Amino acid sequence: MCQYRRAYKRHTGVREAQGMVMSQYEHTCLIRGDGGRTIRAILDRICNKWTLLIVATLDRGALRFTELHQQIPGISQRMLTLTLRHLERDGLVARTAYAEVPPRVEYALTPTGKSLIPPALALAGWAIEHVPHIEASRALHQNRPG
Amino acid sequence: MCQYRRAYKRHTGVREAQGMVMSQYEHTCLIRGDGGRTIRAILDRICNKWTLLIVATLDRGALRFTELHQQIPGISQRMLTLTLRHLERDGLVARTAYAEVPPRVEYALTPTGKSLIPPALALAGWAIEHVPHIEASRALHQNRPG
DNA sequence: CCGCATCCTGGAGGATACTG
DNA sequence: CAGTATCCTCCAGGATGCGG
Repeated sequence: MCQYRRAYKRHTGVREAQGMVMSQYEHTCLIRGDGGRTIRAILDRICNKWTLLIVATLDRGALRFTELHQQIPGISQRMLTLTLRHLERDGLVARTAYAEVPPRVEYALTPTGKSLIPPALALAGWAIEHVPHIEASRALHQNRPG
Repeated sequence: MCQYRRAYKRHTGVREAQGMVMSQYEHTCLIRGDGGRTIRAILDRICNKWTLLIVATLDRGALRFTELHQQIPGISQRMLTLTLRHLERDGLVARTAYAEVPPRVEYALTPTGKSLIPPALALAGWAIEHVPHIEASRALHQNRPG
């Protein structure tokens, strides 16, 4: 984050010396930087149907495959497996297989995975505050299709 | 958010009177609540390819259609129009058409739209901090496909 | 300048059945 | 228990062309 802020300020060339707080204008560069590559990189990871749900569920502690399957209503085995594989590959979830009979596999968040929780909660908070208003607006616009 | 916190605490039945800070366990209920319907509602809105980019661009001030098109590299006219219509319907963006020749149309964020910026920045910050680590992990797992 | 209509493609994700 | 394999559907989103 800091590197990006510095890079941007170098680009614009001023203001650093004045000790100004970053303006909103500068802040949104975090989103718009690289033509959106940075924000897209994270959206690509979490914007599927299940990732955030799995991460939030694992935040309570390690869980086995079946426990996850039960605690996340509506997910198919296929998508649970797939999403867990992606999360594992990205280093957000650690998979531990115990050589037992019957087999036991536990999934747990890595520190990186845990670090995703706060921004996700920020988003969830925003949703809870504003989604009702959004759906009201949406309902209105259905009535006036022009 | 507060309603949901209260609702959850009512559900679990305790702790309110003890003045305890919400635990992480309780927090993630914001994400997992409704079997993920709440978080899904917002992901459905912002997790397309362009929404956040448009919102972040408009945060600097109202812009005309063509200006947006230029400032968001890679977006097609179709997707710009579509996404703007969605944002307008959801009450995140206000569209103002001036009856001039040639036509002039300006798009600006509504207060609701502006309120999306902070959580989006939280996410962007997370991305900038962790995406390098994620991509390193991803590269590793390519080498050991097992 | 601002956009809508149309056609087309890739990939996310569901359903179902099978396996070590 | 913890997956894999296969098939299928749906739609986001790109390309292109026309219209007020």
